[in-house]
Amino acid sequence: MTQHGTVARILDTAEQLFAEKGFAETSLRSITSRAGVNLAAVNYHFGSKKALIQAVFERFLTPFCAALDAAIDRRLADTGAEQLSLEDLLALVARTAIELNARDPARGVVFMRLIGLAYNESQGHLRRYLASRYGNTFARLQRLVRQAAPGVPPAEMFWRAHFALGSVIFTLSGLAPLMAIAEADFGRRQAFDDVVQRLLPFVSAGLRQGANA
Amino acid sequence: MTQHGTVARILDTAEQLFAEKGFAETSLRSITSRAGVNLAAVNYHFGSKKALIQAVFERFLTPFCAALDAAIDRRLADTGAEQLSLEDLLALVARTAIELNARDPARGVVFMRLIGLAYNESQGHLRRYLASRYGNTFARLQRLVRQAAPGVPPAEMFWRAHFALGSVIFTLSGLAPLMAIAEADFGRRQAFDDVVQRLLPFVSAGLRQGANA
DNA sequence: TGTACATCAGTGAACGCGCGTTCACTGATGTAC
DNA sequence: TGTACATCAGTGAACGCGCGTTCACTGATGTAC
Repeated sequence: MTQHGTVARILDTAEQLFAEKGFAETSLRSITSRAGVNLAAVNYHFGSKKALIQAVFERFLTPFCAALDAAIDRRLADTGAEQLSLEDLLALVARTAIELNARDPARGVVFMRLIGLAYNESQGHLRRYLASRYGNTFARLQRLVRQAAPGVPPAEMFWRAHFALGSVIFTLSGLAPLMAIAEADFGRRQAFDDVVQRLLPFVSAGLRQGANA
Repeated sequence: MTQHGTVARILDTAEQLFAEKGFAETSLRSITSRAGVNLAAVNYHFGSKKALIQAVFERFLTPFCAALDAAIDRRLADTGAEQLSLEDLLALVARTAIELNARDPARGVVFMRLIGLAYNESQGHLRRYLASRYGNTFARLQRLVRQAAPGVPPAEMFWRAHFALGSVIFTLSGLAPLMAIAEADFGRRQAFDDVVQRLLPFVSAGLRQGANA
């Protein structure tokens, strides 16, 4: 939420509101009024609401994918191997997301919610756009995950990866209410890191059952 | 999709369209025109769009929860024990959903998608309504799951249960596109049962890691 | 240095549209006497 | 058996509203000569 130009203020506010209420339920008027910006500025700068949604994703994902690719390259060079362990991979993804948004630690969670919404989007415009724009990085990650669990057949791994994705997206995208329930039930406030520390073993246990690596 | 009265036709169509496009993106006009019913009939029979949404959930969940409670009672009586294994519980839930909709096997998946949407709903009206209406059955299930994994502390189990729920809801709620991708990548059409057969071990592995039962 | 013009970020008001909801009404069926 | 009335499912048309988008316009800054 740095306080620069109109474009950045629109993107900041849109990211926040889209994550809170979804794309269809967030009006351009609510974005521009909260951002302190003229209604017509969205169409002036972005062309349409759909293009604004894409721009929100692009602003996050372009640096993220670049940083992730670089981090994977570095790690591969460091170890001198051609593949990485499952833990390494998960840790690289998590660390990249955290380091890239060091000034705003909650942004990663906000973005997970956006990705969850994109997945559930009815028409699939956004899914197709993201697949064409960031498919390469995603395919590379998928290949490395497959290599990291050589005992598991590719088709099986495909499904397990989506099961895992489901856990992560579902949990992080609805984190606020879940934390509230947990606090009410167990009397102790959970830190974000606690949840991640529980989530990662859950996911790896599921991913690697039956694998020999 | 039985062809009885106006009320049932509205509910059938609404269930289908809500699952396809979400609540906000589905207009009453699209429901009533596809159902071959007058626009005003929705407000006449249900009072409002929000009440229609609740009615869709109620028509599915009321019989489901009753059947599930009965199935659990029966199973507890059969075994003479006070608790059930994790496999037993998951199987009871799955079998109840399948048996209750034997005439329309896809309905369980449709409904999983609706539950996924309800979870992601921004305002939380629907979540609160479902919690108050079906909270008892859900709490009982939660208690039994906790007893089925005695080595895992309650707070830990709370989180794992939601991770598992995430896998299931995310996968089943976006099943159609996932199956299409899987077919394109691996050249083989997956049956619904295949996916469930992969999903259950994934979930149990994550749920019971570290448990001594 | 001064003038004319082009570019560009931003604005205010209006546009048409699809939405959920409302309302006066119809026509069929049931009930009282 | 016949008549008056009540109930109820369903209808057609309109209501006001909030939406995304458009458009003519402003005012500041840069550029050419």
